[in-house]
Amino acid sequence: MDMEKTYQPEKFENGIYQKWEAEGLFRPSGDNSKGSYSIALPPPNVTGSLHMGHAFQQTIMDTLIRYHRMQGFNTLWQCGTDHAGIATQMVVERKLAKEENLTRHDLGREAFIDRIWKWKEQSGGTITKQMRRLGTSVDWSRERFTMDKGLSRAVKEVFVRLYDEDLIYRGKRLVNWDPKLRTAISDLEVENRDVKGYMWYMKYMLADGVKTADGKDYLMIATTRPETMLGDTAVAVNPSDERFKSIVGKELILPLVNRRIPVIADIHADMTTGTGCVKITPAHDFNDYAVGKRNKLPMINILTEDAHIRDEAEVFDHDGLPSDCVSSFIPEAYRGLDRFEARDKIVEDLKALGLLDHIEDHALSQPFGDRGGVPIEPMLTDQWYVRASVLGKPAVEAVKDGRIQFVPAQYANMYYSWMNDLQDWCISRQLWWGHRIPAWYDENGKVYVARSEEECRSKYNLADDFKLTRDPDVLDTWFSSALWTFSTLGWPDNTEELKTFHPTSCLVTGFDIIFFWVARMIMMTMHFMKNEDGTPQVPFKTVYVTGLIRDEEGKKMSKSKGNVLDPLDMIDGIGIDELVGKRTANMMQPQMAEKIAKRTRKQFPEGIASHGTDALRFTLCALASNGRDINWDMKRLDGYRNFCNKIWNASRFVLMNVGSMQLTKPNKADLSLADRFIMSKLSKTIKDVCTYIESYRFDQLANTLYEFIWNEYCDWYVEFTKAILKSNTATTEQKNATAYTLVEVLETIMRLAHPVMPFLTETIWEQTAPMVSKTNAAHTIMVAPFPKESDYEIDEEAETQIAFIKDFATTVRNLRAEMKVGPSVTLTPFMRGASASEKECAEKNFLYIKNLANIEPITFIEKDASLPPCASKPLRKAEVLIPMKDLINKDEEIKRLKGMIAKLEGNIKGGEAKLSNEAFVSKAPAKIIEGARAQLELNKTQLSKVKAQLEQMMSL
RNA sequence: GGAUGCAUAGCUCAGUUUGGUUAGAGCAUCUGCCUUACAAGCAGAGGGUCAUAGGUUCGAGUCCUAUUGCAUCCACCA
Repeated sequence: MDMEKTYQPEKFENGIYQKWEAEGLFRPSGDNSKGSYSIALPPPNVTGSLHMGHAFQQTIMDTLIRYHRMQGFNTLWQCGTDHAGIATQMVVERKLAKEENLTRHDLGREAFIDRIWKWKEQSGGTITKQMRRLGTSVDWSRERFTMDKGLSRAVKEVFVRLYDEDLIYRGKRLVNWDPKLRTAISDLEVENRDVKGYMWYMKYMLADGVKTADGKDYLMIATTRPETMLGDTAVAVNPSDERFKSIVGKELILPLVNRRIPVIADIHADMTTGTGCVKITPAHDFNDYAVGKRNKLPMINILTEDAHIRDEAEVFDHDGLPSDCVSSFIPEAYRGLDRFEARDKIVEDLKALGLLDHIEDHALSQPFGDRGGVPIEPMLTDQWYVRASVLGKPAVEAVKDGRIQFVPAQYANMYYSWMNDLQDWCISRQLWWGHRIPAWYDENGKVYVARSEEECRSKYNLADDFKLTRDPDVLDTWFSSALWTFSTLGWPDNTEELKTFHPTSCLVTGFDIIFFWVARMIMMTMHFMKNEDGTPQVPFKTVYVTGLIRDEEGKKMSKSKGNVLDPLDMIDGIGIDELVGKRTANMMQPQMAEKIAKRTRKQFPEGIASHGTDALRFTLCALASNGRDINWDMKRLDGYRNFCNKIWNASRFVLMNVGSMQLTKPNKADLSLADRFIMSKLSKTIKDVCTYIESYRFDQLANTLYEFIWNEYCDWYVEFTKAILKSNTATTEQKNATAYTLVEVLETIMRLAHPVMPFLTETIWEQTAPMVSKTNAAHTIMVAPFPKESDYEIDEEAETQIAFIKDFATTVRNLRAEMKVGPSVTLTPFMRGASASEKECAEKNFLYIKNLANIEPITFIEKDASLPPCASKPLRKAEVLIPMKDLINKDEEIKRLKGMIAKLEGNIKGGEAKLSNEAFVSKAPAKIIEGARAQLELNKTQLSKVKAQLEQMMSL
């Protein structure tokens, strides 16, 4: 058996994955006897690359999938990618601008979409390659893309059905408009940023010689957006505001435009805020829009699609119909100006007219488009909407009654709070890349909705030559993602896959897309997927919500901060120059590059070492506690890479020592105490592992594996076996039993750890499984049965005895260290006052102790027997003593004993206080009192021994 | 303004649901060891008034109240 001296994952990880994939092992088994288990992978952006969040979530999903697959469930991990409308279109537009100096409009719609498809072909493989490197066992044969044929069919079907049920409608409304991308976006895609701005105070003169109650001939208006005044159609005051009661219904002259606008009374105006007078611009502000509706005000749109001032305003009545009820005039000076240029010019002109009273600094949170990164503009446009409030009701119920469970549970609150106040969802986007809306218009603008133009004509009885024009807009990306769990399984056909794998078992995703995706998936799925009894079917039974992975300082990882860690770099390693290159390439703000380079070189002077996939996955699991954000810690990764190395070397030990033996299944009688001990511990570990996976405690799972493998198997059991395998007294059968157990437990550990660490475990399993006849037809651990608690016997007696042996060895080592005696010096220990069972155990298992502590046989003496000066330490109710000879420093020993006495006395004092407390003795449960008494007694016994020891030492 | 989460060793975090003997892990630190699986290792050690103040209880890191600090989400911002 030839194994490298250190763990070198790069030598085997790739080959193993290729083998698994080639042999079709990721596909469902088709055996439904134990039920099915399925996960739909949240589809990553098709042209994206794998980041830490993906690695984290996919590790968790893969752990769940591999676990259930080994448990014998018919397991499907459905994968695919998302067309990511805005994101992808932007990438290609940027590329086009950079490389060919062209805009999408230069190319035209068809040619541009063609370019995106080409880009998808070219770069779409990046993330799927990276996923393979991570070991994700998705069923690649079922890979889907949100724009492929089947999914497009599902999208059209859903759209048409919802329209026919009046759950989708089209209407002119105020929407969040991104002037850079020139599209509407949903509320969710708006992020509010705190910015420093100004409050401008300006005077609107009263018309017809009217004066306010305090004799002024103007109203003072405060605004943060002076340029919108061009579209003002009223000024509002609060109906109960005494200051302005007399002028309600009177008119003002809108400055610069010289249009007359009314003073209206509306509760929107807050007497305590600003000046008490609010300008009302229904076409450019959400509150004003509502005020306009209430007061039947006209709406004046002054902006173009890219937020420049129009040459002539668009005027609509309060129902949004084109109207000429007020003038559409815009002063020439502002026409064609960008909205911020217009602002400056308007302020300047107002000032010149003496209408600008003053300016104040003002902190405000301003809405920005999360993709385009420019301030969004409320705009009056025609858009398509989903009546989310209707679809939302059953979706709330499903979580309330537990059909869908959030893990951790508190995310359900976040879900409710949003769901209970659902606004209609704007689903149309003025983009080119996406699912085109299946709606057609005739020349009068009448709308027809159908799956195709052909169906449209037959559905609405339209002649073949009746002119129809298709809606140019596409659907929000999240519209197609919302159908993901069922559209990928073949819906609208009632396929076998749907029957077998839907609802899916679990969704693993980040909290940041609960609203974008999770909530909408629940709404859509429950509307379209029904159980046999007609009740709505949920998309998944559990939502496991992960936190965000942040950098070591707790900052979000982002390209612009230059603190992004690529999971692949941690797997394969990367040189410092290459890392700096990656972090500083294509910066939006090139001036940051130098700073980032400097910081990166400081943090990673030698670049990043390779750690292997398994170490990365194990680290991700270990850090995955309870949905909290994770501050990434390179040190943890190093530690778990060392853990992989530990497993590797333990395996090396096993194979070197027993690899050439012909092992046979041992008789129970030939098993050693250590064998029985490790199998008992293993049984308990298996139970814990299952519990933790099923309760989504991947951190506990990792800790349990780490603790058992390193502390029990390697530190103790392997050491015990050395004593037996090298022993002259053990029989061949006994040696076989221990050798067999050594291999069998290792083989089981591999299966136990496989869901988290697929590659290392496969490698070692392939070599160990045949030795204990555990191999299978496919020769892979992937489909080996997951260990069961009942595979091994609990043996409390063995555990108790081993615990004593460990204690004894530890005590001796402790004394050895305190006496500063090197491990090569053989010690001659005494044990004073041992119980009969302790004596028997120590004598019977002396071989183990000798091997662990390097000692001569133990001399047992009576409780009160005296000895020449010794270093000593209490062990339970007895004590272990080692003759000092010249090995020990008397003063040091006295100091140590005094320390022990102080500690014991403290414990005794506490214990006595507790037990003399009447209330405690009368009210605490018997078990607790019992425990306290026993502890007190033990402390007293030990104290007396240590005191005697001190006395002897002092008398020297 | 509304809501949630967090605060435990030098660092990163478990433990709090269900209160119970001396509060754990990894990394870092200190001491001694290259002991034929592993120096990416072995053996041993030090390090915590569990954010603060009250309360409930025989007993509080754990339950309750308040305060402080940090973070996040939602809403609003003339």
